Amino acid sequence: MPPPVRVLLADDHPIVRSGLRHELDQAGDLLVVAEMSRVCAILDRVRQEGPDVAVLGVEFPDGNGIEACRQIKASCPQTAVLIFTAFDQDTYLAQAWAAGAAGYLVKGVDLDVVIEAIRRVARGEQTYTPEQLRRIRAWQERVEKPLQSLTARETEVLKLMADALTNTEIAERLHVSLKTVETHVQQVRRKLGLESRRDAIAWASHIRSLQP
Amino acid sequence: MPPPVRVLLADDHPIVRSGLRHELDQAGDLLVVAEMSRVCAILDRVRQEGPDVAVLGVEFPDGNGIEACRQIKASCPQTAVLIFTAFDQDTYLAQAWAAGAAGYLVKGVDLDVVIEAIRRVARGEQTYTPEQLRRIRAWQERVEKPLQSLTARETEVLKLMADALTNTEIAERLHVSLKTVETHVQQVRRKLGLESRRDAIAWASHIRSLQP
DNA sequence: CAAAGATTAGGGTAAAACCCTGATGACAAA
DNA sequence: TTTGTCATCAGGGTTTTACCCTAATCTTTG
Repeated sequence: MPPPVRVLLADDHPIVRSGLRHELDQAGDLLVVAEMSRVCAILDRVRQEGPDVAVLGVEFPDGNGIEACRQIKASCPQTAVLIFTAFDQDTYLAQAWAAGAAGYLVKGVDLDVVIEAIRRVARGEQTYTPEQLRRIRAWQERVEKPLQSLTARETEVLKLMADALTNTEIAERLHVSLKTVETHVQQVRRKLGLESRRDAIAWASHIRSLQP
Repeated sequence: MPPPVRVLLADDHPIVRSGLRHELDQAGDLLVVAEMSRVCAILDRVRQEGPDVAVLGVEFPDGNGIEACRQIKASCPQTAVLIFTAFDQDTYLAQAWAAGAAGYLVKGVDLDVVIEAIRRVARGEQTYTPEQLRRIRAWQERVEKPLQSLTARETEVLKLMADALTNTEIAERLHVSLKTVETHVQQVRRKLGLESRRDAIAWASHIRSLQP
């Protein structure tokens, strides 16, 4: 009998941890070696336990599981990370991929899919579906590239636009003239290929990477 | 030994159903009599099984658990409904209360709280915390009352404003003149006590009851 | 029928967004 | 050093949008 796959679980919902714990127990070849409800504890425990797989949620009260994934891959690359979340959003999916996660599972999937995904990432495989890979590529093309084409100042202005500030208010906030802000706004619209300020706001508002 | 509390579970995440099933099994006095992943099946099963308690999520792919609660209370009032959701939002909390739910639990709470809440609602008690009741009253005062003061047309216009349409576009959509729309917008702002169109949009956007 | 309120609309002003051009300064390649 | 590129800044002028007022219909209800 091969040694069991050592798994770390992190989710802010006790009921999800309970479900995962029971299902992993029942699988036989999977062993839960650590369990936590907050991101701040994840990195330390990964270093302590050196699990084969870390199953992480995304939105925690005290932080973000994808950021935790990035840290894990930086300091314990031998631990595979599987993102397991309720949020089926391209932003998170693409970010998880970029952070080195071996897979991204939505909580709506069946439990045998979760179990099998843990086994696969423990073997060093990835579990992204072709559809997910397509979505990641499309996101990079449609959002990340255009976003990188913006200058620091333009991104700053776009964030303030997304907060529904007028150009006048943005100008006050940044201590520059109204005309300057108008120029930045026009540049943002041009670079993103958007017709109106309104479209720019809509574009920005579903880009979670802009929020912080 | 008293007869067990008969419980129906509905949640779109298999992992949550699994966790609840195991925890209820372990409690001893709680019996899961039905389990489902979609709202459309809830009402039929409640009628069939006549459970003591229905534990419902809120956002399902095919509908809304709070709406299901309303239907249950209309046709099987003896079944207590406990909302169990990840969304800790005043809109949902107040809607659940209005729909006759006996309690509103956020998924972040400890499992013993969930178990005890099921026992309590089975005995006919409510599980709203004083803080939750305060939030419900504040919501009614701050949102529901002002919203009810709007006419049908004004609510319609507010929805379109929240979709970031300009007054001109709203006028086209409703086949009325720009001037008419401007009047409605002004009325909305007056009734809600808001300074600007922008504030009205912000007000509307976090009112989930306006979205559909 | 009379009063109240909902829906419609127009006139006029202020503000915001949007188009163009252009100056300055930093930095890197020729 | 010079020259080209680009980020940042800014103004002139136009169009669009929002906002203020008043007021005519139409519906509903006491």
